[in-house]
Amino acid sequence: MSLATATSSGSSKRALTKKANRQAILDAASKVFARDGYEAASIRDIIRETSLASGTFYNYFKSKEEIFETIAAESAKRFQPRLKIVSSQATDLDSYIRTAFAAYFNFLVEENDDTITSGGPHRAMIGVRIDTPEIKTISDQIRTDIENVLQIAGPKHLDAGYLTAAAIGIARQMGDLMLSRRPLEPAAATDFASRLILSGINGFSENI
Amino acid sequence: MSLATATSSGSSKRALTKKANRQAILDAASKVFARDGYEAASIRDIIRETSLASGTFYNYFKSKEEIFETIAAESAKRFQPRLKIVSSQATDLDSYIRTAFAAYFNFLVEENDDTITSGGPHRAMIGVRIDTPEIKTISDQIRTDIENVLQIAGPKHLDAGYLTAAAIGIARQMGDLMLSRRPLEPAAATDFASRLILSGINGFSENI
DNA sequence: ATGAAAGTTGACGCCTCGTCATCAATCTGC
DNA sequence: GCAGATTGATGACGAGGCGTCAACTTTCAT
Repeated sequence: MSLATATSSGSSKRALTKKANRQAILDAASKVFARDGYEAASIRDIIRETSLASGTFYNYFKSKEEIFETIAAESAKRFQPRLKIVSSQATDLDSYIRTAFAAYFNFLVEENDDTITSGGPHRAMIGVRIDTPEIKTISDQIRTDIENVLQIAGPKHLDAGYLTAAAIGIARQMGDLMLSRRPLEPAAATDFASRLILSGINGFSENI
Repeated sequence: MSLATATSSGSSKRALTKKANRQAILDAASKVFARDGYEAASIRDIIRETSLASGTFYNYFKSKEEIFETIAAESAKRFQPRLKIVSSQATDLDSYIRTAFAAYFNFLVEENDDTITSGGPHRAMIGVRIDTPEIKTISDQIRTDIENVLQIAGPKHLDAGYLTAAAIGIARQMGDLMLSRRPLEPAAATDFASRLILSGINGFSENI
């Protein structure tokens, strides 16, 4: 077996079990976080959902925070390619904003509908807000995209940092609201958010 | 002593100590939350910052979550009168949006500058997001204000729920960013957010 | 002054935390 | 296909947080 294979994934019995255990712990964690909320969930609760011993958890993750961030990072990683497509295909500001919001709201619906359907009473009053490298990457990606697209098509003296923050804030808050409404209408949310932001940006070019 | 006096606040020795103890616990909690973050803080950490015994905490609050919500609710209660003033003084959409954002960003700066100045390295990666009745009240207040002001001056078919969510999302996300920049410039943030939202709303009236 | 009421205290049983010595399974070289 | 080496699972352990409660102290009302 080559060194490269050994370090990357490996297909020996040992490596297989390792991968399976890691995944079992991740699955259990997703389940428990969804059921009990981040705050109430304990590492013991998570490990109890598997057939492993408590100590084994620490072979894979060093804390509840770390496993949560891992889950969040994986979610972000699933989103990233979509944003990449948006970024590469968009020809102007309008199409970028519109498809980016669409990507996000549709992603939200897809990622959450099973949790929502099967999920319990969602008793967690205190939510979480994480800053994984992946999320930072996405945020940076959006800002860079916005900067690029603004240079081509937008008004000059416009704080790209604030604009990115505004767009992300709109997406987050409107996303929560959209998920709480029935039926789920990502298209309507996309339309609203896009028009708001696009008209908003245009307002800056009129009187500098 | 009348029944009314006894039930409301009272100025007996006992009632005084009670009030002082409650406040001491609240102060200690604010300190510990600011120093260690919500997650890392324990009830014992809080009570250790006072001269009281651990059991006493539970005479006043039933959990870490409850005392945190109490603190958040008090903060919201400090903000509410400002919003009330904004709401009563605003004559049109423009002035409402502008002064509301100004109120929020200035409030943020005032509430956070001592914490930021004296506060430690802010190690909490996972933030909190609470939904106290007071915060719900403020949110509802904003939506109602927006609905009212839209009825007078705005385009008709506009989802006030989404618009409120967008405004709050912008305020939250831009607020975080503003607090991370030096110097603190609530005025610049206010200007940016107001122009964005106002132009954004105007966009809806142009082509329904 | 005295009994009742309110409030404080800290020890208690239970639980989770992260660690670590021990053990079992797998791999490697022959 | 065996033996020694390695990897990783296990669960008991000490430390410490949780919420409770009987005992105690302070204040109140008469």
